[in-house]
Amino acid sequence: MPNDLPPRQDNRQILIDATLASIAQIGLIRTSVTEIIARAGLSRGMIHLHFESKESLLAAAAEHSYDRYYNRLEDHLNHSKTAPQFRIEALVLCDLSEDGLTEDIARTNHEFQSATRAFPLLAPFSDTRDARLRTYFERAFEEITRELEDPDPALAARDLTTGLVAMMEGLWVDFLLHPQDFDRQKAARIVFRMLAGALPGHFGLLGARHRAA
Amino acid sequence: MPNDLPPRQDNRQILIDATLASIAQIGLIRTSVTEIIARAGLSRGMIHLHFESKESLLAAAAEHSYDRYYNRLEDHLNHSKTAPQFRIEALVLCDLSEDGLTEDIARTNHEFQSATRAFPLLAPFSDTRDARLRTYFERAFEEITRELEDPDPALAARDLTTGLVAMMEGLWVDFLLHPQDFDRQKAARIVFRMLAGALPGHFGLLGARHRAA
DNA sequence: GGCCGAAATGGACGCTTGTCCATTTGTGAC
DNA sequence: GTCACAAATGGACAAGCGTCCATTTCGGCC
Repeated sequence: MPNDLPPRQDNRQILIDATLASIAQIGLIRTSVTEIIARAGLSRGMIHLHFESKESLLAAAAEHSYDRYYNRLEDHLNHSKTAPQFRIEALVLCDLSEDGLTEDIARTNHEFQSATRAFPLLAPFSDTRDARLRTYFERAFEEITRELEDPDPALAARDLTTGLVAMMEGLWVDFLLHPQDFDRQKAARIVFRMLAGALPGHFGLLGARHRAA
Repeated sequence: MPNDLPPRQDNRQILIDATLASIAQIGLIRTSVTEIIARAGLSRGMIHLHFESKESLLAAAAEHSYDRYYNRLEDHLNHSKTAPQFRIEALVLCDLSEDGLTEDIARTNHEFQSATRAFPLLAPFSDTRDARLRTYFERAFEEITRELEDPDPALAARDLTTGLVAMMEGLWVDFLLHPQDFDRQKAARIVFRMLAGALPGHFGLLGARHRAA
């Protein structure tokens, strides 16, 4: 009856968005099928029309979240300068930006991490900072450590990657638990303080440095 | 009272232990009252004899977990040397030790963080690395930065605390998501690498240093 | 041995859960 | 206009949920 056409595949995305909103606001435990379809404004049967089960809807929501994270990240990466320290800087700043880190994003990310045990289908998308992100960092760090007189540049690059990824993960948790106290600038300064300590030729307190030696 | 009495308080603890075991193994979402009493080997009514509700049992389990973390931590702290860098070292090593960081502990910690939204009673015990731990670190860092020619020693101490706590939190998540790949020694080395970069006079790659500079 | 009150039991309650399916609605082809 | 089929609906279902409470068990005291 309404002549504004109800597009077919759109309802799939509406369900995914409603699921993410519900998880962010009331948590995965309270996110029932009833809750999701109420938020989506659709009928109960829609979920099993577009998805095999509730779990597969959750997996699609996690995948959407995962893809959005990396799309944003790789977009920042492609617009950064090519020198390794600037690529690292771009990834860090994107990860802490107002677009990249919101309460909803931090919360859904954390919930999906927990839920992997109960919902195995989520596994491929529950670890936001997986090998894909680690590889970006590790390659960039290797380019830097190879030039230095480091006895084992590959090891140094791996350690720096693990430490940096852990710190970023921890800052997300910090933001999640104390969103009102969180300061993005301060968080970035803390990360660069650590990088400046490890690679003083390439990083300062404010971010990446042009080679100054 | 005889010390062998069929102890009122014992079944309370049995319920708490069963709850923690269930959360660690199958996740909070699948941890139902039926599941808990089956693991405890008790009857349904026991939960409401010892606790107001399921949520208050969860809160008691979170509190137990929280207390155990700090008991261990403060025990390590009391047995460490008093110089600030050694107190920091003791806290870090305890946090990453085989006793302090197990899969069960990491998982329950993570689940309680998520569950705060759905179960407000958990809030006081869901943030393991809260102001209490931060204060230990911040005081120690301040003792160090005050002696240095740092323009703002208090700020430096706060930044170092936030960065260190975030990194430890992130390492726990790393351990949780990839327990088979996790190496405690490597994790400690990564933390000390960062501390050595920031405070080279007090830390080396292997841990705290006696004042050498 | 008999009694009392606390400890413990487990069946039953009303609700909500995820899933299913018999219908209805809407669109494009002919 | 009519047909065919996909999209969408929402009521019904059994299973499982957290909670409650009438009943039974049991140790300590007279």
